[in-house]
Amino acid sequence: MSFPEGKKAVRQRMIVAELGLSPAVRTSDLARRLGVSAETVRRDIEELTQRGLVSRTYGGAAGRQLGLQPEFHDRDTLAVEEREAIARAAVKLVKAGDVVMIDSGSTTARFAHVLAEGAERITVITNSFAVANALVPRGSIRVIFCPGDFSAHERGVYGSETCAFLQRFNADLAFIGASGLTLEGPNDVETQACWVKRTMLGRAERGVLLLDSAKFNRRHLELVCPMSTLSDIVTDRAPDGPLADGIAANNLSLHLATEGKPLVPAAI
Amino acid sequence: MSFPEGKKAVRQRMIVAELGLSPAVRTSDLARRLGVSAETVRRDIEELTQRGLVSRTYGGAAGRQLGLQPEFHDRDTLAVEEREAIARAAVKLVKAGDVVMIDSGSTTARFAHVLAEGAERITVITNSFAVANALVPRGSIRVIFCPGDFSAHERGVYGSETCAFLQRFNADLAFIGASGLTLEGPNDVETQACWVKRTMLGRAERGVLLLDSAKFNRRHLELVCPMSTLSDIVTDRAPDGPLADGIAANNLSLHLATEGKPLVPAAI
DNA sequence: ATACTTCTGTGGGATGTTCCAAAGTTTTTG
DNA sequence: CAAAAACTTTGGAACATCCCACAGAAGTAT
Repeated sequence: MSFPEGKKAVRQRMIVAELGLSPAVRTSDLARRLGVSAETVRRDIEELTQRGLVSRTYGGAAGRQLGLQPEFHDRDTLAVEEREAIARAAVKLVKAGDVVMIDSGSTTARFAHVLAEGAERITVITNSFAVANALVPRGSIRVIFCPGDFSAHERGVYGSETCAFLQRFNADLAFIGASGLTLEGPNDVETQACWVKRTMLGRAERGVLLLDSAKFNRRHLELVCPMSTLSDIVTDRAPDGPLADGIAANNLSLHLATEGKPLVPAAI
Repeated sequence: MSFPEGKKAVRQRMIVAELGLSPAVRTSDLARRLGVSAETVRRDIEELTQRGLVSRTYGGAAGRQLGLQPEFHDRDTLAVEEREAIARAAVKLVKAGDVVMIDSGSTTARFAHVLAEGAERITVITNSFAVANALVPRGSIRVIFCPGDFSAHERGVYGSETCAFLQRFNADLAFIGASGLTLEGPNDVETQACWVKRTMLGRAERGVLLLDSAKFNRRHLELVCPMSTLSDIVTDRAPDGPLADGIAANNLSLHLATEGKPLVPAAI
């Protein structure tokens, strides 16, 4: 819907899905089952390997460790460093016993992964498979998963079921991602995803935006919420110009990943 | 250190250790690095595969997927062929436009994967990550995911949220798996999982049990439901003795994977 | 409609893997 | 010590996979 999906994308998704069931697949098997030539499958596997989704083997492909693999539609796999740093900074906002809502997205998934290592006795409410999977290791974390229409796009659930479910809960913190951040506020490409973000922000005491600096001043389809709805922003580099002013004007705490301390403390 | 460990054991331990680092290894590489012939490595891999520690591939071995129970997985890996056949037979029960509920489990996940290839305009309601992921590829399938407490163990959601959600829907078919099948009915080891199965069966016109013949006459912690609650069983080999009588007595349709046709058609 | 890009199937030579059986090696056992 | 058992190597035939370049197909833009 949001963008056209060619036959290639479907095929590659099937390959990844297959690897979710068995630890390794064979090129010849895939070729037969997908109705394409072995050479095409080989090219697909090669491409998926480049993106880090699978690992090429002689005769086929093997799956990567679950939770560590990037999302299917990961645009910028290059920002891993930044995201890791952002995640580590964001975890400091969570204290024992908190109830946190976590949105879907590459950055928030990374955040969840870091959270799994350090947090104690927290409850996480999420709509993202990647987030839930990342939190698996720890027994002291309770994960409540939302209902909804499953979307291949972000490997999570969306829609009115999701929002209605979220409405029933109260959280201390909501961690959301975004495709861009302008003076008006965070924005995203997907309408369904925006609604989930809005709902989470509405049910949490503090709304925390996680995004890397490459997304500053990027404008996308839909505005998630006005800047004033947020309470914190965690990023890797301080914005400048009007964006910085906008953040300051709305009394948002700005947390920099490199420092780990807010540059602009929450006012009052 | 001074343990009487044969060279073979050390070698095999090394292979498993190596797979902890990279998702797949190559027979020829291992042979060179371990200073033995390729044939020996092949035998080692074969043996480790039998024990369920690794998974043999063409040209080497791949590591096992994390998140699946080791004890369970052992038996299941041997039944890959059977499960594939069962899945293909079970898909024939679904017609265009159907609403189906799918339980979590290895067999049902495989079923979902096959379903993704063939089915048109169907709606799937599930509580399993593996099932949802397997269905991703096709755009003409709507996947509704249940809410609930996320369980790392089965990679799915369970609990009262899950069951309450399921109660709201009506389905044409419910596909469930089980750990065992006795004269009384299907049974399973996990109480939470049993409740989900029961709820699904209660909301569907037809209840279909998917399980391989190795699970015949195996008794586990909890009975899911009496035999009479089911309407179909899909398996790879016809049961015999009292179990066969019990199935016939309750007028269940028995579908055999090898044939693809029911041996005992639904009576009346 | 044409030109362009991207994707996919085909063929053949090179290379790699599997399987099998027999012979050689090491370890265990009586 | 010698026989037996377990393990490993070797060699060759059969078979799969890989890679490459090229041509046909599908889709997109001009």
